[in-house]
Amino acid sequence: MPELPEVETVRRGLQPVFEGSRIVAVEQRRPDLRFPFPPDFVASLTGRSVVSLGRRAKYLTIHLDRDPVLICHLGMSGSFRVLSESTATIPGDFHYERSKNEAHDHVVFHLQDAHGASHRIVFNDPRRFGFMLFSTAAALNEHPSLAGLGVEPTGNALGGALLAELLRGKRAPLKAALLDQRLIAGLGNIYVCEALWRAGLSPRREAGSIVATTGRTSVRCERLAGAIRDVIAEAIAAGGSSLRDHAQVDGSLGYFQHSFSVYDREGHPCPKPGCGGTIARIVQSGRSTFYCPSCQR
DNA sequence: AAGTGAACCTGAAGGC
DNA sequence: TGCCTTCAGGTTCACT
Repeated sequence: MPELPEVETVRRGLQPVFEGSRIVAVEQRRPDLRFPFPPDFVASLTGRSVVSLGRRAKYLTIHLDRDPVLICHLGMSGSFRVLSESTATIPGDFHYERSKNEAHDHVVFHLQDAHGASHRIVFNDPRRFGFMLFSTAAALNEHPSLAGLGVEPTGNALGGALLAELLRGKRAPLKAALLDQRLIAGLGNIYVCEALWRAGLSPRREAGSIVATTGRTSVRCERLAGAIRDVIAEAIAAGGSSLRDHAQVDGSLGYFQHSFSVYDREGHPCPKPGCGGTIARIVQSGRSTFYCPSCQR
């Protein structure tokens, strides 16, 4: 499910509930997800207070009043939802979103906030590609999951010059290079397809071919860097994309999926004014790519 | 060494 | 209805 905008949406949804709350209990309902839980998972979290929630690429980081830091990844189908006692009709009865299969509720955090109100945060993940691991605060950036991640596509860090540097000499298809988390961290299948369409660049093109050979910054790199920043910022503002099931933590849906130009739109007309092309689906490194063969060169 | 494909796992959707 | 195949927002590992 989740690329950077969805994970950021989750972070913003969980933040007001987690921050300043104490973890009074943790239910860990199975020994593993994609990886085994840390052996001291429950004991290390119980009784701790949550100081802040962070995000790096598609990883959520939960910072406590002392080590460890909890690193969470949602995989393809992971989601969090918040159940607050205050929204229940009966005290002690937590409002429960029953549309999801409870068999895949793998972790439940029981929280008490600064006002004494109780909350539960439930992690659900049918495919179990997600995971939760520990790090220390001091070595967080050297944790195997986070070390080696590339630049965030948010803010102004990613510009044409940096993108050119990252892609120079790369023989892989442009699509594959943009999915490489060591170069740009947080893009996934949807937003790569959308950014390439916005930039008018073919996903099949050799990545290094958009880098100017002379010293001048490539106009294609500038255009692509801008398209990436724009699509990510717009998607975050829209609360992410909700496909099959992905929801915000209160169960509501993001709405960026309504803004897709190419993703999952095979056979539809290209939305670029005057283009007249038809969106095609091809497979690159085992994954669907959607693009317009007419205006993406 | 960079690049490609399979593996991990479950559920939804479509064809017959 | 059921059975089969294909596909899904990601990462990692094994291979060329």
